[in-house]
Amino acid sequence: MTMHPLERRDIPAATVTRLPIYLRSLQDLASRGVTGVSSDELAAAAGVRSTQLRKDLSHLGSHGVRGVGYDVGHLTAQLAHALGVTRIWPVAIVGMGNLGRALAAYSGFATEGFDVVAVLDRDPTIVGERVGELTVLPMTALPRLVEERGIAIGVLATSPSGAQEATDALVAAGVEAILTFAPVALTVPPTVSVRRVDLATELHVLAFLRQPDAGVIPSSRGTTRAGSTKVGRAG
Amino acid sequence: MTMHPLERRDIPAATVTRLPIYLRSLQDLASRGVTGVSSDELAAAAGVRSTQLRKDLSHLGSHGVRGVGYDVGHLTAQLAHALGVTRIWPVAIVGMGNLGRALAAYSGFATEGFDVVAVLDRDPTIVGERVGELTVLPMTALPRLVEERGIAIGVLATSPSGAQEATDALVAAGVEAILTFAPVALTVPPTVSVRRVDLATELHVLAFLRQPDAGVIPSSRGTTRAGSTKVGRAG
DNA sequence: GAATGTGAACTCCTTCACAGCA
DNA sequence: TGCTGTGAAGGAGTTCACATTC
Repeated sequence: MTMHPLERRDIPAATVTRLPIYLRSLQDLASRGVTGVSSDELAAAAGVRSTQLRKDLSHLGSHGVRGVGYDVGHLTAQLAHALGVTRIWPVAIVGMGNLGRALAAYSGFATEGFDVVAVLDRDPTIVGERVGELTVLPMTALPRLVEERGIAIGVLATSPSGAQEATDALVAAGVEAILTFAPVALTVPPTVSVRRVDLATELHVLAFLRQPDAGVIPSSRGTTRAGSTKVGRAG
Repeated sequence: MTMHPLERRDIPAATVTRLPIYLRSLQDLASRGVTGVSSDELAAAAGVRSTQLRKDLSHLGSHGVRGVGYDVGHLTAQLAHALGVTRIWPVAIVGMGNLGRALAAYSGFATEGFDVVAVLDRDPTIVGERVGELTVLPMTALPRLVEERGIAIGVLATSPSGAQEATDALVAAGVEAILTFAPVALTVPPTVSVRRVDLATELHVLAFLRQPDAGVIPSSRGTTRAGSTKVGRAG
């Protein structure tokens, strides 16, 4: 899965993953009537250091005023433009189990510039069911959806065993960006972008951090390493 | 949210986030009757390069046989031990909206060594409702749950505006590991670990990658950078 | 004076190249 | 010979220090 390359036009991958957070923080500020903000303030809201924020923004060009700070409206527009959220992106969700239904109902997508325009499942007993305002479609509907609705992003909420099949269907239909929740490696052509959200892995990492004594691993060589004991946190 | 420190006992943070994937791949192999595996094969199954896999495993000690490969059973045990999944971790989910309910029903947690033993919500009209085999509890039940059920991990599926309040309640009750789906920065004591899953951010990144021309950012200086055009993919 | 923008140092991670062993 | 384990090299990302500009 590897946090593979992801760069475009000189914006580092790590920066790209933070831009949405800045954008959201700015929108939040704007909704509270704030019109100007310093890198210190915005960084605090986003949960990063101000030098990180400034370095990130520097990849988009210079949009602040020295001695003053950033104009909330202007910076918002710049970030939205950089991320390509000046338009609404139609999204299809494949797999209408518990997770798929929750995602279909998740209001967060709508407010962030994404519109779930279709939900699909390969199971004929589920096809035709109502999910919110949508009707579950069969997988055969994909090519047409891509063509007519301009779907460019597919969300995969299938079982692990069905993930590759669903991926192949998405790719065959012309979808080139996939967000998957299935904890398996997907094989895709190099032109297709995949991002994976792995819930169990996140819990595993937390469990690892909470382990009091995980430290001592029985090594065939009998070595025991002490190790730094920093513990993760998030601002 | 910064991929903040996370190391313990000399296992790099980046490695820790991959160990669960290896573990799952191994379990999958075992279920198919495979007893031995090479780093090439396991790496392919996990979607990483074999040198990466071997370097990662080297942090746990030497458990392979040169010229042969790894014993699936033995390596599985080592990984499970390193990650601390030799026990079942009780988990509480806070926030019983769509997402919270889906997570409560998500079978993935159970198969990975986690057990959702309680679901909570601050809304009195939801408290008492049935969610699967559980009854929604009020937030006041938290301290007791931590004490009696040994809950060490909390999952936050609240609205963004309710996230900090829920976090404070979890922390006050003694929970020191939080997985949050709310797209806001959380303030926690340094002893508390937080991991965030941000669905909208993942879509934003995909949208960014799919943008044909995002490149040209109107800069006040009029500079335009060409930029490398590598595109992310995941194996 | 105050806060941005950025080269340089530093730290962390990945990949390479190959030594070491069955 | 085949595959693991690892030092060294190479990249990427973060932090520092400070020049720059309003």
